[in-house]
Amino acid sequence: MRPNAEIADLLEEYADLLEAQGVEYKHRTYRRAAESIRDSPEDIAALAAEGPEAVQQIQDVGESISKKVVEAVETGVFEQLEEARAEMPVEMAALTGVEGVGPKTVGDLYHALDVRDLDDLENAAREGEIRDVSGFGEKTERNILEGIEFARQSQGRELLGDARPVGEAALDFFEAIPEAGRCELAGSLRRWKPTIGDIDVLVGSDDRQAVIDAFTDWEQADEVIEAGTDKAAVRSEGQRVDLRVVVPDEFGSALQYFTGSKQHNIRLRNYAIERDLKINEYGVFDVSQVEDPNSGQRVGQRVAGRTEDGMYDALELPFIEPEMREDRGEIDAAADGDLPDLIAEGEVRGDLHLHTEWSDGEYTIEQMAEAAVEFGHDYICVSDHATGPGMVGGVGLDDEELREQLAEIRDLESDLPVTVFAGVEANIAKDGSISVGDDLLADLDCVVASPHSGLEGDGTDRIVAAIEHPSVDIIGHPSGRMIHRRPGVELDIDVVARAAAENDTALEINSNPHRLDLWGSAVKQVVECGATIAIDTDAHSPPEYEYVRYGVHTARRGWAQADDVLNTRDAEGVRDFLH
DNA sequence: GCCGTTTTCGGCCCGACTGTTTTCAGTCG
Repeated sequence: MRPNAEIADLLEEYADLLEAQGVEYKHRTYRRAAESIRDSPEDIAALAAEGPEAVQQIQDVGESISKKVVEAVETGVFEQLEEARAEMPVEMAALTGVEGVGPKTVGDLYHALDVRDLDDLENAAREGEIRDVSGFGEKTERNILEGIEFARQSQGRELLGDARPVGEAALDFFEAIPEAGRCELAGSLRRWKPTIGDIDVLVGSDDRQAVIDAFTDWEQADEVIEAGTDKAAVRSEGQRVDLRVVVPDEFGSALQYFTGSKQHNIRLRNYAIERDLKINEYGVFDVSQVEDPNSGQRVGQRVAGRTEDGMYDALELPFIEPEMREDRGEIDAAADGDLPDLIAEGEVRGDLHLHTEWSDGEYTIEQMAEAAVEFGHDYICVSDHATGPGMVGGVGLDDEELREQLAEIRDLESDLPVTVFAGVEANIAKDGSISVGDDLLADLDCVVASPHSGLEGDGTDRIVAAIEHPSVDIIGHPSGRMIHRRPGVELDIDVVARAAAENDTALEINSNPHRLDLWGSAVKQVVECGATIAIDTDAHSPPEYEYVRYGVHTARRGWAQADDVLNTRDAEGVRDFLH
């Protein structure tokens, strides 16, 4: 975890404990300070090393909190937090992770029933003790029990690949409702973040009640969490789907607002204020003639709100694609007319990383080739695993078997419906060496090299060594991360990207939803260094070709244009690139 | 506890929703 996040977590825990003890106001300050530190580009450990005054540069951090931050950086905790923990020894993060349970509830249940952790909470609910606590009832007790179960199994965020299909099913459902006007996904799902907190759907309608009513009857809704006049939430396939219904006139502003990110919207709001405009979920308002722009949500002359395009237009900005709204300079780029023309779904013409039954795939070379044609690809690269570090259970092919496979591909070539490059996915050992003989590598059309084991610590030198190998064309899943399972090796992306640019080696965006490796911010650095990206699926079966869209949108999160991506070229263009 | 002034103390984002407490507190986004 980034040191900023660790410090922010401590301050938030302290804020929760203060609030649980009924302390007013102070906890809000700690929470604001925690957010500022979490979002600050400054390294909090470096600031702390300079002393409390340096830490106070950060918004909402004053004399008192800055001292606690310095102490926390040096010792891992601060005194007042330890005292608060001693006074109320509860597992705050775990308990507040349960839906509907906040700091006050934790405090109440600790005092009344000595609830300290999730097990205590579950027991108290099962024994029917919670309903007897003042302010609680049977309904709350039941909700807590259900919340515990969900918190335990889901650990928070869902994979993009799991959330997207549910979100799209919800979208299809709303589009078929006569009372529903425009429907869009919003939030991190619309920005295609690798993990999603909950699924946000926005609908514009003049008959909001009809849309809400239809939603709570949605056949894919397993449970209705809440339902009011403007919004509702259900659980579908274990995921929370949040619906918000707005009048058609405010659809564009609501869509802009609920798409986020929060940081993008904050920057956009300030950009508006500088121009005597006010932007919020209800529209863009000209407040140049208004004495107090903060006197209400809809004060001033409304100049936009019906469409999202119009929102940006009112600020004299071109439309900014949702994937770019992460406060990584997109508003400045838009103002300067420097927005990239992002790569689009459908521009990827082939897949350069996939597996067949020769290694751990389930289908033959012919079957994968035929499925590729059906999918719309012009070419594929058969890149079965080579034996070597990380390939257990005899999955990988040795050099002799790879020679056999190469011969078979050459043999089949003329009968196959697409261009098939003969390749391999070789392993990059801890010292950066490649697990396949150099002469064989030189004979293959396309060499993908990937890390599969020893995925700890800094991997920069290891990956750079592989990039510099004369036969390596693509670095597959460069970090080796698996989302929710392991972080992968640490990489200095700038160093890796510069080496890749110098050696004409492509860096992969592995489109598998469990990987998405590289990811948006890394892709942006790679593109800025002038290196080439390859968007591959690592498919082990035909349906996995579909993953490519997750790769394309990840590339868009990294501001990549079609020219930056190797496999937007035709087969001959790819062949020219390969070593 | 921090901020921003009204410059040394008053105010702190807010609207929607739920469940329970008949008038509101806690949670969430």
